[in-house]
Amino acid sequence: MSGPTAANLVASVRAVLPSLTPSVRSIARLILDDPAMVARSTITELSAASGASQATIVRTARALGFSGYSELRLALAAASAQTQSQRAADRLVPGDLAPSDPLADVIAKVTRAESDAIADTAAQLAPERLGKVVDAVVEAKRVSMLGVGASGLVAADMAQKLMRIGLPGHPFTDVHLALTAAALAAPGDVWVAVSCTGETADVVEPVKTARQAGAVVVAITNNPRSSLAGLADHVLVSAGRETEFRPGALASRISQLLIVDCVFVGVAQRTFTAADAALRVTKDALDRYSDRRLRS
Amino acid sequence: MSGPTAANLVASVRAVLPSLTPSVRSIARLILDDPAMVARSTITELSAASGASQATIVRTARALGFSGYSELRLALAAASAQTQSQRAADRLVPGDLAPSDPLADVIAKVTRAESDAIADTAAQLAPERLGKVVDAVVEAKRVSMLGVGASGLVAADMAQKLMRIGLPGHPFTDVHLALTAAALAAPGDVWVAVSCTGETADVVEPVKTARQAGAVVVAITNNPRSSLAGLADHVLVSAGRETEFRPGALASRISQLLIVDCVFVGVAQRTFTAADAALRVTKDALDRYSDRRLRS
DNA sequence: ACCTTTTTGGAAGGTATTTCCAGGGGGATG
DNA sequence: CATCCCCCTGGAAATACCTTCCAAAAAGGT
Repeated sequence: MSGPTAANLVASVRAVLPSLTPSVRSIARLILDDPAMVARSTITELSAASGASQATIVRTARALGFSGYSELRLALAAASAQTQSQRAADRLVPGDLAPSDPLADVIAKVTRAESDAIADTAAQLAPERLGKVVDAVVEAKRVSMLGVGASGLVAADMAQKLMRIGLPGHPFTDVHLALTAAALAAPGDVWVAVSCTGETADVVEPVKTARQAGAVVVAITNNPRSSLAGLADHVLVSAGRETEFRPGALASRISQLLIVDCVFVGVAQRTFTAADAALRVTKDALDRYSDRRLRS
Repeated sequence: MSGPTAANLVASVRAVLPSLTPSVRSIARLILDDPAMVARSTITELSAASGASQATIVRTARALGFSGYSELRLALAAASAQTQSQRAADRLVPGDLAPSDPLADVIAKVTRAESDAIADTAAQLAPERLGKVVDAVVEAKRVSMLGVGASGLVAADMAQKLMRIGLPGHPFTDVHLALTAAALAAPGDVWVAVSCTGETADVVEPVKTARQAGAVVVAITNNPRSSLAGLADHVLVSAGRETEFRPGALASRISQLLIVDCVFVGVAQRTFTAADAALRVTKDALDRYSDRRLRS
């Protein structure tokens, strides 16, 4: 039934863009370029304007999570009204980074990209879905994090945070170790896999293994249609727009961290007494360590 | 053709209300009472729900200044989305996290904290100062990153990024290794030290050593008055408000990453040809690796 | 080069919207 | 008080729009 709501529509269109077929993608691009124009068009007009058949347009609407073009059009009208009202507020320069931009522009654009990524991700993050992930982590016997490259740092970050509230887990950044651990997974284990594309073989393979062994799998990825998302029990989607000088990669990592932070806070809440005590204890330990160091 | 726009729709409906015929007015009332519901309904459903004929509904739309029901419905969707977004914005409490907050609030507050942190940091980030850091990194013979705990991940992140554009450096997260390397530092080396408090002994000590050995020191810290900041040649200040349930720690890490990203993009720009080529080469290597993996 | 799978456009079918028309009620006038 | 006129209203036909189905074309693998 009803797909993405107005707030996150543009972001989620961007998210599924890579997984679309060419002609469907061309329609999706049109939607991204000028949502208001599409909202004003009937399917017949849009078909004429884009050169694609009406059937293809209906497929696009379906791919975006709507029941048909009518629904998409309504959502688009809502979305464009919303963004229009926001446009006035921030007329900051959007756009890509050029090699010749002065540093002030670099700061502005990177900031903008990361800020947008956070907003988009938050808009897409359904509390119910987050709740299920929190439940899974809280009830897990063991939690393992998995990610390679830049995503490895996100996995490590989550592991650090969980450790601070007394839920130790291991962050795997190495296929071989991960596969070994995954093979030994048992029901009650949770694996949190981080991959921007959702297709990184070094992440997907251990996840398959862990799943077969009975573990619950949580995916944090930009691509909700990816192999990783398909394998996972719970999927949390991070947003990030690809741009020329690749602040895309920068932004998507920030998105992933936001998700990790939300999961962390959720888990900390659920286990409040224990978590609060653990935070205090760990902080004290660090403070005492610092004192000793400073005195010496 | 197009009648009242989203902004003044409700007001103008109210204005023409007295001049409408009874059955038309009953439809207009429905619109005022629950615009969102009307936006969701087809003319058939609305007719059934209100008891009025479809023709009457079309007349209502005309009376309100639209060309027909379709247009009215679109405008209604837009209008209700706008008011909804306004409600959401108003309800965005800036406060702290309480252990009892529902997950939706957790998301809102964490998002808000991180978003603010990014904005604050960007505002404090002077382009000239950033420029000096970029210069130092570009001209460095070697770049070493240093950070322990959560800041260690930031250091690792920076190292990863620099490596991708062909400027390998080592991220130290261990006092002993760091001290060893720092003792062997030479003029022309750059040390980037990350510490939220700026007082972490495990970071300050190696920095002292590196300085004595002639290295240029860059500090990324929340506290511009800290020991670390005092020791450094260049200080980049990250922002992050401390709040009760400690999303402060979350936010300050995001700030640090923003700074790293800006430095990275700045360096990449300055070494554009080399950096671009390096990014391409590293990406190709990863792609070829993925292909091999997928095929097997 | 052939076969399978996926993607696409065309046309039929169904639903929603619009237009047209006739019935009905209220008020004014003779 | 009766009659006429005008406007309101609902039903049904006509139209436009959206959706579904099927076959052709293209892509990818063997």
